[in-house]
Amino acid sequence: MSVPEPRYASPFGDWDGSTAAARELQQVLAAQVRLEDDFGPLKLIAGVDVGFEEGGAITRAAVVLLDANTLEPVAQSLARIPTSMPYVPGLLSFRELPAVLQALEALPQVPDMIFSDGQGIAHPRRLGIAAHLGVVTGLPTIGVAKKILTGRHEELALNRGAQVDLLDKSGDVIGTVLRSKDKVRPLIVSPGNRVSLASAPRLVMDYVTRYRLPEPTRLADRLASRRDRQATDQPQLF
DNA sequence: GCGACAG
DNA sequence: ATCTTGTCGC
Repeated sequence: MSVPEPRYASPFGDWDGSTAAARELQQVLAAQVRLEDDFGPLKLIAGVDVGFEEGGAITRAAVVLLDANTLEPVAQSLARIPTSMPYVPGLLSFRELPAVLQALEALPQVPDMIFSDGQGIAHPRRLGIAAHLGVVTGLPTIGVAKKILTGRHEELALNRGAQVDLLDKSGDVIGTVLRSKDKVRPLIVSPGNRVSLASAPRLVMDYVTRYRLPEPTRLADRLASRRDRQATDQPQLF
């Protein structure tokens, strides 16, 4: 029997556990983010999200693999591990990535692109969870958040597809505020890795159907949330 | 010093 | 994120 080979690198290197070191590591990793489109035809895409159980003691990561053309789920996996860090704004990836990577490892295939709940580069140090995930996996990633962490923007039209740039204090574009449906609260979309600022919102709209969230994130959200009691611990194939 | 603050 | 039922509006 062969030993299962880890598909992805360790997310924190030799991090000592301090929040100060976490912020320094973010700056190092942010320098490795690539914002040029660098992906082939998308056949398999993935959505990831994280939820909590036992009052927060258990971190529960969900990953759903879908056929990029039919948007039908192809496989899914769930990882439950003890929560190791509290929620600290700006340090979300240190709390959630270990479980996310474990769930990704359990998948039967490697996705061509990952859509993650949370920010990509629209982050104080340009390393939201989607960007961090992109750097450690080497895969193309996009952050799809429901709220702004940092940045400002102009008013946004109410129609589906309306979008405006999200700017940091210096005026640099760090993401897109995107209305995925008429009159719903906009999504905050930003590249994680190997995707450009302009392409990210287009790719998200490619996978939006009748809901506010694009299918990859929506399905992962449903699986990670505690309302899904059918969730199995073993990876599922469809 | 004060306000903001993904999930 | 999570605790939680019904209800208002498109």
